[in-house]
Amino acid sequence: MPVKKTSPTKAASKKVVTTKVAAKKVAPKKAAKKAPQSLPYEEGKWGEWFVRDKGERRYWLVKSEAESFSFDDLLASKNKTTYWDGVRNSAARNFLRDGMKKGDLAFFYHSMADPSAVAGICEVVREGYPDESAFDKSHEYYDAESVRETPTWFMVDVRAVEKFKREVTLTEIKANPALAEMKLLKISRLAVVPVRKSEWDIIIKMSEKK
DNA sequence: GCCAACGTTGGC
DNA sequence: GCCAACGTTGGC
Repeated sequence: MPVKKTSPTKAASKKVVTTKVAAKKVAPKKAAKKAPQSLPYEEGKWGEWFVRDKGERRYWLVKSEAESFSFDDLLASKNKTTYWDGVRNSAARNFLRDGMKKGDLAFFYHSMADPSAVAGICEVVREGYPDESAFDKSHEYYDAESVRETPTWFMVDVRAVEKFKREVTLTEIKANPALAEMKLLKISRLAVVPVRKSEWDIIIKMSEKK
């Protein structure tokens, strides 16, 4: 499910909403069919990660196999922006669809790499919208279950903000007791996981340290 | 609705 | 290649 840029699906949208008006809240969809699980989420499970104060910025970590799509590839993309398609896990989907908001920041993590590590920072520039690759029969990520009226899979657009001077490896993260509760470590197989502000700050510091 | 079997991710 | 930690599926 790591993002693999193999398809000519629509390039990242460069549309920038300039209006100051708060983004429209996702309208409660009438149960036309059966939309995938959505807000509100269960307390104690993932629920807390979807709640935020007004104007609060939240933090995430998104994974990509370095071989398929690295942070350098993101930097080389048009507007340093790409769409994060191909996620086919419901928990990760929920973060993409309902959790990540414009202006949120995310670590760009190289998985299945040597070493696996956080490579840089990106920003959410477009909030969750249907993952086109799921509708495309010829696409590697095609999913017959996902239909346009009630899409199963979603993606966001992210733009590169900064490449770390120094990667922060998974080994280092594991070695830091202050990071022991990171979702990255707790649930390794999720392609998108939330990050606490305190964890974010620590990793930023680690990336600056020689 | 329960739960065992199976599939997937990703670290090691 | 192995294993842990899930999510999904399907029999009942």
